[in-house]
Amino acid sequence: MIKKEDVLAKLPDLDGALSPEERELILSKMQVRTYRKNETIYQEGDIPSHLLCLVTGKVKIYKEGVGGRAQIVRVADAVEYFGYRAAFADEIYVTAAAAFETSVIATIPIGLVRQLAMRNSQLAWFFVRRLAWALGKSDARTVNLTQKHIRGRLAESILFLKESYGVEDDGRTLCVCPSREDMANLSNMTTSNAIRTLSAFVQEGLIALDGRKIKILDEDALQKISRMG
Amino acid sequence: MIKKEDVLAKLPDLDGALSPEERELILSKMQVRTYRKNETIYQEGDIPSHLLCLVTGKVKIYKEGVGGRAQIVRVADAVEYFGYRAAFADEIYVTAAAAFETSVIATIPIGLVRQLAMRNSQLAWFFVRRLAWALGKSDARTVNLTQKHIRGRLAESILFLKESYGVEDDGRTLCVCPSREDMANLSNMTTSNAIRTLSAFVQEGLIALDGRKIKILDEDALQKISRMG
DNA sequence: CGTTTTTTGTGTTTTACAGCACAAAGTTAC
DNA sequence: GTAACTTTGTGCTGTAAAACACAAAAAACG
Repeated sequence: MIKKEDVLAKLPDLDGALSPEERELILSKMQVRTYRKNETIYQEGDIPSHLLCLVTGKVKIYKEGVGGRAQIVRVADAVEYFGYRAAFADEIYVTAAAAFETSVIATIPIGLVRQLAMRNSQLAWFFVRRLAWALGKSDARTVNLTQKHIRGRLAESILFLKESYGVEDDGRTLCVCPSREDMANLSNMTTSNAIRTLSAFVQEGLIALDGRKIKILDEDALQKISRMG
Repeated sequence: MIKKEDVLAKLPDLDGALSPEERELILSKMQVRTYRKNETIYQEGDIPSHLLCLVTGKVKIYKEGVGGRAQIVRVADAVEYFGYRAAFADEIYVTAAAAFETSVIATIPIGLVRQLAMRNSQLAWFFVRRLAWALGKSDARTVNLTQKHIRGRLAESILFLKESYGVEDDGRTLCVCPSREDMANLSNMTTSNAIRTLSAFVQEGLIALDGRKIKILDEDALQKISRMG
């Protein structure tokens, strides 16, 4: 059983924005839940009710597009807040979220967060910074996904996963093990093409594959392919 | 000559966040400049130094992609703040901005804005809401541009321009007159294909063209094409 | 344990769209 | 007014990547 106190200890301190009383208040309202691999956390159209904090695990945020094809627009790594964008914009969720792997998530009523942020400018500024950062990434992603060719997009996704989730002790194997379909949904291509292009990268000695494990062998070359499109 | 006082009167009041003293301070530091049609306002790589407020005119925010092809990621209409994302994320600009048409822009040193926002939670919250809204739009845009077919993307751009800039008194003619290249850069396609597909829409009675003026004749059909991809 | 379902992998076909070439119309410059 | 340049418009060709089809391997399940 996960204790809420243990979770709170792990929470990023929101730039030290919270007073002891505010921390106490949040703790009293916080709930914790575990999601299994591939379990949905929220769906497009849901009404956002909580600020979510990924305590352990990995999460993908995606959008269903034309013909049921999903596009992963963002990912979250522990320990990180997510799921607040829609609430702050007074919208329903326009994305969905699911667990890449077993994940523990703490939830805080979004109304409480909004209340605190309206009075605590440091807290509000924490979200300004995070949103501004995410918007820049999203803009870059739009152009990368639309203008690069298939090899460039896949190379970019591999580097994106390295940047987002890091690598194991060997310094080259990605910490995350996405299915081929996940790779396709990251890279805006069909699963067949993700498989094919991954194979091509193996042939060319850029990466090594062991099931879903991806080991980066020639990062410079991947960077180059990603840049060239 | 444009008087600063006249401009300040027009500024959106940032959700009424500013005290009289804060308004006064901003006024004293504010500068006003006019940009001609297609003039660059800031470029990718520039260091953001000011919060920009579009007082009159229309602005496109875009990103140069592979092979010099530009993608318009956002637009601004009067009266609206823009150009703050990079500064708030502590980044250099990753986009560029240019005037669609002659535009008057007020500038406020971004350091001052940040200073005020760090203390004034209402001001910070104003930016939280705007950034959250923009991020949702950007995510939606990513999927629309990547997954829809060429007709769907162009239909969407036409509707996007209507939503962003509105229509003239006839209720159907777009207020903005983008070049064919602009239409292509909005819709992620080549200029040739933008021209071709616009012609097709005219043939099908969906729109009417008069030079760069676009009149929407069958909005429902455009919506349908946009949705279907 | 064998059966069913999902995921991975590969070959083939089809097509949407970029890329090019070039003409006409419109705009700017001198 | 005419020359130079830009924007718009159209046809043709090539190709990147989707769509489809199916086999093999792996995982889930009763």
